[in-house]
Amino acid sequence: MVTCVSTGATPGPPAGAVRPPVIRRRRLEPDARREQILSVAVRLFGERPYADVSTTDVARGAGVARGLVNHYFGTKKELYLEVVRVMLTVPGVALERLPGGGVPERVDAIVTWFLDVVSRHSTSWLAAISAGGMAGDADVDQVIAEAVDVAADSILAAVGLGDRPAGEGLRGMARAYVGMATYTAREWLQRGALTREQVHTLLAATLLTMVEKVFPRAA
Amino acid sequence: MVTCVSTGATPGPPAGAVRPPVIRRRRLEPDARREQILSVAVRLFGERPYADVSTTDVARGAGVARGLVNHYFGTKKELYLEVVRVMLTVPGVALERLPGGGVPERVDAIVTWFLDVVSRHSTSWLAAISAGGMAGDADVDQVIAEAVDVAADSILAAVGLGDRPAGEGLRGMARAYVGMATYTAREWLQRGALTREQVHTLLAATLLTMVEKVFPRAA
DNA sequence: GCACTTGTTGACAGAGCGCCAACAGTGATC
DNA sequence: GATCACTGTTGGCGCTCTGTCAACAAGTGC
Repeated sequence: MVTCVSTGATPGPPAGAVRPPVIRRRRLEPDARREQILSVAVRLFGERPYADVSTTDVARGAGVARGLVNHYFGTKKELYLEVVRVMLTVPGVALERLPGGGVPERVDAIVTWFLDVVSRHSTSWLAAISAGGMAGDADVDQVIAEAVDVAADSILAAVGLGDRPAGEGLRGMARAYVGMATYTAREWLQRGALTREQVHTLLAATLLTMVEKVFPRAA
Repeated sequence: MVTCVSTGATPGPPAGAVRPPVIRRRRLEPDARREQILSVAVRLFGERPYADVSTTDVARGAGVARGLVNHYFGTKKELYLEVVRVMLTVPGVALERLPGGGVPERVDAIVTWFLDVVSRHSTSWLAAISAGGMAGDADVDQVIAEAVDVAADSILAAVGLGDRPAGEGLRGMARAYVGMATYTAREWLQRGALTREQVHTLLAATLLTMVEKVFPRAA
């Protein structure tokens, strides 16, 4: 049996030592403090996988006691869920105006929009979509699934299938396409195996095929 | 400062208590013991994500001291790497004979083979391919990437593009297709949003498009 | 200046992991 | 069959990390 006892060693500065610059604790509005901690967490979880980022790292980055992180976010996993939501929501700015023209033109437009958004937020978006080391966890999976749902609905809307409530088969296929789009983006942005032109060709041709030949059989 | 000291409390059975059935420790051949621990780990990591499986769980499942797990596999992560390798290799039985016929027939054959293999090992394969909670870790990612590489090469070979060494662009596109295939399989096996027929249609039509219209532009 | 609110801190207790010296099966040798 | 050496196996130590909580102190109102 192992028992842990506290020794009286006060961790303060040794007597006579040069007094360190007294960092007086500052009170912030709860929203401001929460936002500050969250931004640090977004940066760290974007750089390293989940297990390699400790709550101590986040607290130190924010210049704050570790307990405060738990005070605002509960557990480390809940903090990470917030981080993933932020990372996946920022790029989620809906494409403002649906492109006009025929199906091929609209397919081309949405692929261009997707590649623009992804390349602009590549690091954080890729870290989040690959779940930064927590894929398999039910809660994290659900947050990712919701983001994929949004993207899938955007695609269905852009190709002109979003007006009527899509059936489960149609949405499942759209989600599968989003999955391929993310994989393809990783081949481009992380691995460098594909050029943007190649990615564009692949995603546009595939989506066109799905719209014309596969989706009609999902009804 | 916190110091941990050991009390003299021997964790043995209380004096006079009913003597528990003496489980005499058994010596196994290193290979046998390693295999036994690994099989338990495969089962547990297939059921729960990485963080929810402790080395204590693995050791208990194998009826063994926890230290023995470290003795055979080093760290928990190395054990997990072995588990992922097993999960991804089992389904990797190469499709024995390349199908004949034209491109559409061969595409159909390889999609059928893929769906057969995946559905047979669905739980463990899906747990591994979604990285069971460690995606983002460099080592785990590499193991998964190798498995995806194998699958991508199999596909290129099956559609008749595997004879000459494929360029990086072609292989990147094939890997992206494998990514979509895994996503689609999850929609089918985990989420139940798609039927096998729908998955088959989607994957076959998409692959055919890629072979005929996209791959030629990757040279 | 004083009291009250509440943002903030530091320590505690528990769990999990890597490591290692000691223990004990198992087969070889006399 | 007794003894010995080899090595598979165990149990515990020290460390890190996490969640919780009582106490502290920075602002604010009176």
